Amino acid sequence: MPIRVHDTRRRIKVDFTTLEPGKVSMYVCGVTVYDRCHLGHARCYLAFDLIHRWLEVSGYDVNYVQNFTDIDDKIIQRANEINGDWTALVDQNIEGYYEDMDALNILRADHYPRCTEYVDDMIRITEDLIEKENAYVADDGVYFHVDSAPEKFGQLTGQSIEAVRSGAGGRVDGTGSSKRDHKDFALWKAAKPGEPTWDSPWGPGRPGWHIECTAMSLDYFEREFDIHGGGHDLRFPHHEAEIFQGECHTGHSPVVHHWLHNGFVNIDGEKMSKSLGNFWTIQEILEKVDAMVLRFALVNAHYRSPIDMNESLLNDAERNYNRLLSCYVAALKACGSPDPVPLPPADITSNQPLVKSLGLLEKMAEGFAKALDDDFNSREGVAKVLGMVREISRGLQSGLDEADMNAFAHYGVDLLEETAGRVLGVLPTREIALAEPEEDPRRTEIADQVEALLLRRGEARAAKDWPQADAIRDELVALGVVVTDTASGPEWDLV
RNA sequence: GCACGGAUGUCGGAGCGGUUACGUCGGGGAUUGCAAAUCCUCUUACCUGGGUUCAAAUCCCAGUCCGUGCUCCA
Repeated sequence: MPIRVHDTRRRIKVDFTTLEPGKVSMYVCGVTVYDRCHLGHARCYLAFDLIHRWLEVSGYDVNYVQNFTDIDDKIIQRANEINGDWTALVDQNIEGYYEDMDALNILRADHYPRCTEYVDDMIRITEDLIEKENAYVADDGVYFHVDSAPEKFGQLTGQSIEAVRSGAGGRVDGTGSSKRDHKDFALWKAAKPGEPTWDSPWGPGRPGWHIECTAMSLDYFEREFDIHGGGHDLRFPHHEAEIFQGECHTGHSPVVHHWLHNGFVNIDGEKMSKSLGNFWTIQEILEKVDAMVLRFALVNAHYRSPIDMNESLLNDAERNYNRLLSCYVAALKACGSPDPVPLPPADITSNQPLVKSLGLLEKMAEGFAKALDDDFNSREGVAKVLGMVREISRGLQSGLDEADMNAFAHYGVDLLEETAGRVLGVLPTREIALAEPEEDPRRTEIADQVEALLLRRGEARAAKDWPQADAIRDELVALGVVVTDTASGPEWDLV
């Protein structure tokens, strides 16, 4: 079955095709590195990480390019607020970007070009656009003339030129810009005092934002490529500007074969923004929430839907993630010998519990693949994984004989690693999953005391002296210890 | 105003022509002295009005309400 993707330009799901069989060229707009990444960035790069992973698992060799915008008004402004050293600011935030993305288990792209390394290309493309009469030189820079290719307008947002003219009419005056028409956008900005500049045929200045992505994507992929991704907000004007630039420059249409856009993150029903004060950086949120739980929460939504981040969503995610994790750990521990006996053939209609269970699991695995094939529906994928978790947990408790249990556990581990691990990226490594929790000094400190209390509680329980047993448990609670009675005796942990 | 997307059980949120989404909440049960954890199970919902169909939450038409974009933004 082919992979289906929702293409913003065509506004429908289409069969995913590639220019070259078995290979995918993918460009995703990266961050402007004037600050640390926020939750919205996490959502975006996680969405494309998932797409990246699923395409690879489906047998494609993905060439994934994601840029850093390392020169921009905000960077200059932020640098001026500190000490004016914009290169240091940029380097520091790029480092922070990798740190945040690594924490979220986001696989690295193949290439991370920086805009400032491509200024020559941007100048070359701008010259070409001037030559082709799609762009013109004005007092304060070079502009793309949108009316030179009106048929390309509104391809991602469906808006007509007339509508935008009337809608935005009042807002473009008084900017001091010398562009001919308010729809036109800057390809090159003439230098302003105190700003970093590059030399160009139009004097010193710096590139416009839109031309950066065109220059970098075309450098890697020449004249056309398979996937262009980014946040929903980039459709207009940024991505439409790229269509103008790329298609006029290459004379080729389309340059981008599939436009993919991820949905936004809202906080408690409101748009996340600095002015509303509900703005979370990844660093901040990871102080409160485990990175894997955050990843689980984000992956438990379709990449195109808006997501409302709130406490209950995170609580749900934490609960479900823990369920997945304890099932995985239980299955790992049940894997005795490394060479499991062969399992009976799966059959969902069988009366034999093991055979039927394998049938159910097989069906869920198929459903998982089907969900991901259908526009990377990771939410449906998570639902299938949770179904597997239930079935595997049940199987592990079903009293199979040792050989079957071992084989079933291996099967379960493989299944979870393939789906929750390799595709969704929400499973820790085996080593980490099985590692004993690090000895908390607090735990060691009170261990003897707790053991003594547990011994007394055990005696009380044996004597069926429940009030006494509960009183001792209350004492333990006061110490910050929670007790869980299991078949093999009580276990305790710090709250 | 224009454009794009939504409207599903207590709630969050899949599905998008016939089949259990999943989770949360609530009810019952197994296990447990009780609790926790785990497992089983029940409640069976699809904005309004028309239409197409043997069959519609799912397709078509009309309407209502909501979100987002049109300005730097993932």
